[in-house]
Amino acid sequence: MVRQPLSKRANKYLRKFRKWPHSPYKTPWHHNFGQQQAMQKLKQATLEMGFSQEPQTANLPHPFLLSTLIDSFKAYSCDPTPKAYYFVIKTLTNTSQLQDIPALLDHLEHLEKFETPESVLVYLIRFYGLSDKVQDAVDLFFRIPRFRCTPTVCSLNLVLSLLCRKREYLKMVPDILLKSQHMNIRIEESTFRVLIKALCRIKRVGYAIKMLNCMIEDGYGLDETICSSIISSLCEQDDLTSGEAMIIWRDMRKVGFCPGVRDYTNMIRFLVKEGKGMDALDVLNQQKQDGIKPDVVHYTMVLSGLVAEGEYVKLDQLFDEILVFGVVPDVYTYNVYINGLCKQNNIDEAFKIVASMEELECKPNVVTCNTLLGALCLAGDLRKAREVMKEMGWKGVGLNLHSYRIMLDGLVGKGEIGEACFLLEEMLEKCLFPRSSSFDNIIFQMCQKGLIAEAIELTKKIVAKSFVPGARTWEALLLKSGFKQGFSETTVFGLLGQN
DNA sequence: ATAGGGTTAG
Repeated sequence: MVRQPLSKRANKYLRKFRKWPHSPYKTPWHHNFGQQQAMQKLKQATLEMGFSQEPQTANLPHPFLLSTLIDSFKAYSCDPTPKAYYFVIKTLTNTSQLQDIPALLDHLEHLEKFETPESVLVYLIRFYGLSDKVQDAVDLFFRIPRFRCTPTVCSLNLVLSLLCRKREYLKMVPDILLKSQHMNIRIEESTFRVLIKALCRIKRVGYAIKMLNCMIEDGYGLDETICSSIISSLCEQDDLTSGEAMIIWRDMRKVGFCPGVRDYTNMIRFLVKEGKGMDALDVLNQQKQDGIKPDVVHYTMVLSGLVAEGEYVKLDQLFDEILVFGVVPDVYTYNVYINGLCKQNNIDEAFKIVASMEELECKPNVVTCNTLLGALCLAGDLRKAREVMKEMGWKGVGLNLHSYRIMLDGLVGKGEIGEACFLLEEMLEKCLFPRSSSFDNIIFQMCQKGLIAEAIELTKKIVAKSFVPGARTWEALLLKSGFKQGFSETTVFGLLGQN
């Protein structure tokens, strides 16, 4: 590992690299010296008492650190510094000695004279908020002025962001905003940013958008990161429809939002997921106009959206465009396109694409094969489907659950019960279960053919694997076995008993 | 600078 030179890593607030020396005129040097000595004493005493700065190491009860603080400073006859309080507060929080904090705060409030730095209180507010003591955090926020400290937007933003972490606290936000006005805290753009991002995080996009509009009305400049947050959460929620999302997208662009790649990706993904392939295509075209070159992923998503909408002409155009623009399609892209061809029942063309994939050294995968298998089974071409399955074997494309289910349904659909049972055995060995409707279908067909004993055997086997057959299985078994005396009670109810 | 983002299945 290459280390950076110390000077580059250095924090300029560390004494060694401090830009400005402590101002000598405020405190006489000896007073300052005394305070430093007292601080040393405090730190030393803290260590000796077994406090450690490492969190969660102290579990013994400790003497009250506040007295140590006071004693240390008394010994050098000087006043405790804010720094000393900060040190004690940090020690207490790091060692989970929270019970001592209220007394310390009371002392700080009533017996000290100095202006408490906001950062000290901010530290404690954040600590409370993050350790699920939100009410304590809020109380401390309101109490800030009593520590002779003028709260700024920093504290406000912190409290707001803490409240926004959980829905249950969200209702406190308006009250805090109102009261903060009485505390003379000026709301800033950053406050809006905190609130909007928090709303986005908890997927209240509607409110986030309203707030964005307020910001715009109040004359704040458009913040791109806020827009991006809104777009991103817009795309994750399901309260707003894709139509509403499109309107919001358009309005944002109207007021000058320039989406980035991420925004385009999110938007396209959302539209495709909502079945709006043509809208996704629109957005893709905007992206090109904005000079952001779509990559394979963008194209692949839009292609799949077009397949879903059955827009095959657009599909072909876009697939051609990919090649023209020099974007290299990958398995995902080909799979989507092949799926499109299969949906059009153009299986021959699909196989041609597979062949060209192999020429281009883009190896077909399970998804490719499953797509072909599905199309072949649907077309009733079991011969070819079997071939594809065999090929998967030698090409090292492992069959997955879906491959088996597709093939099983293909066989059952064609009434190939013997072969279906054979495949089912193979599945059960691998602990891959059929869809229950497929199993029901097999049993139903077996019963139709009078293979009742076999049907019961198979049901037993699958029930033993704690698979629950559907109603149709039981119905088929009961109806058929009812013809043979005693079968229904002894066998079928026996099966039921196993579960 | 890099990874991850995207595909099939009634």
